[in-house]
Amino acid sequence: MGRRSIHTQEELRELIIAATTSIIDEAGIDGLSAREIAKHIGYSPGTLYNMFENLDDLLLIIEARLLDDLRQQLIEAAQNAPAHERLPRLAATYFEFTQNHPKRWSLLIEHRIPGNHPVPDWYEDKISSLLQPFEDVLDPILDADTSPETRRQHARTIWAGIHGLTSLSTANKLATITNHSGQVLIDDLVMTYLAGLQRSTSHGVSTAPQKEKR
Amino acid sequence: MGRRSIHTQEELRELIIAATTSIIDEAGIDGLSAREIAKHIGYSPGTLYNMFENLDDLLLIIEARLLDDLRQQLIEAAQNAPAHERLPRLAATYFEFTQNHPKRWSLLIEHRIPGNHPVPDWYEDKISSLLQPFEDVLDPILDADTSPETRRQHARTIWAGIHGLTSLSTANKLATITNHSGQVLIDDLVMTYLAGLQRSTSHGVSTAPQKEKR
DNA sequence: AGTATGTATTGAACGGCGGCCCATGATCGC
DNA sequence: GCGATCATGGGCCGCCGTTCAATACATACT
Repeated sequence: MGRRSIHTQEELRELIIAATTSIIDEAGIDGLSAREIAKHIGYSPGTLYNMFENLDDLLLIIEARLLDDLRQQLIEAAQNAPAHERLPRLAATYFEFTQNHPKRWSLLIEHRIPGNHPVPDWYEDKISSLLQPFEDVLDPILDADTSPETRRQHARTIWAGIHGLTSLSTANKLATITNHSGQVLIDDLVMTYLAGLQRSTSHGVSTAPQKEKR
Repeated sequence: MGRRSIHTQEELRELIIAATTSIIDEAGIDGLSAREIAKHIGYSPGTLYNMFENLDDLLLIIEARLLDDLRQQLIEAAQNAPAHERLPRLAATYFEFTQNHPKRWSLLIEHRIPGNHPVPDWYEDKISSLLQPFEDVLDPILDADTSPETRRQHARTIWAGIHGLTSLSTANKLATITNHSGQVLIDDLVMTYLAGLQRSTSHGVSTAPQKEKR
């Protein structure tokens, strides 16, 4: 066949991305193949290679969208929560998000580009921009004289901690953590870490008297 | 060919396990195949299937050994540290261990048994026995009236948090975390969480005055 | 030493998968 | 009609896990 003009290039691109996403969500990456995608959209395998370099290219784009979605939800969650509940909400949102798209989330974590070529720059940017909401929310909690590096460090720590809980319940082989118990642990982690932060900022460099936050 | 009697069954088994381990450590699971293992040990592919059900079976055994090793190192680390430093040492040991065997560690996390059959019981036991050292070390830190469930919960939380940091630096695609900075973050996580625990145990159910640990 | 018996090992073969390419032909805008 | 463009889909090549009849060896027995 030749040109169909049923879909524009742009529509076709989106069609491919949507089909791939749904295959992954259902069957995981092991259920994915060029032929399978083609079957889903009613085109032939060759078509994929008119729109994307190769499958890894396509996967990267899907991962990027997932990261964008997550970031968006984090930002919204933080905005819609009262100040003193922002960090817990952020954590819960992160956890829920990964629970809602477990297969795609696993892809994001586990997908490696063959020949250990580095990931594109824009991808790394998206990763590290996940950190921003945590920094923003952590900011008003910390003492004013906390150094920027220390702020970032705390943000990373808590981000990584949350990430650990999510990945333990997503990776079904270590799943001693269920969806419900995950929420509890997330809360434990965040609240206790926060308590620790407030304790050390009151005991540390600053000699100011302890400020109770409530 | 027929029987060689160069290696006993047991030796052959170990040979296979060793070869597989080294292939994974070098090339990751993508570099692994029955033929590749056979080449390494100078036997034919068929031989593998005299000793193991299939490749997944073999992989599970390798994962089990990794878990055993880690558990052993955790226990030793805890024993050789002064009481008030046990938790940080535990965390650092966990982190170092995964850094020392990144590919094999990733295998452990990412390997799924096809047809989503469940993992054998002994495997789950090994996973959850990783929690034990953390519980043991956390125990003397917590208030005496902390319930057993709460203890386990805290142990899980901190375990998962540490796990998150390790997996962020092992999964090279999110690697905003280097080996060095990982150590720093691990310390941050553990120390702050601990501080938080002590704060809440002093402020919570118990009305005992704050106990400074130094 | 020779034969028989059982077994450990073989490795070719099966059936299937996969990514990716490209000569061909269909369909478009003009 | 005519060239440009887009989609095709069969085919190339390579990989994989796994099997099993055949075989070469070790052992036991005569």
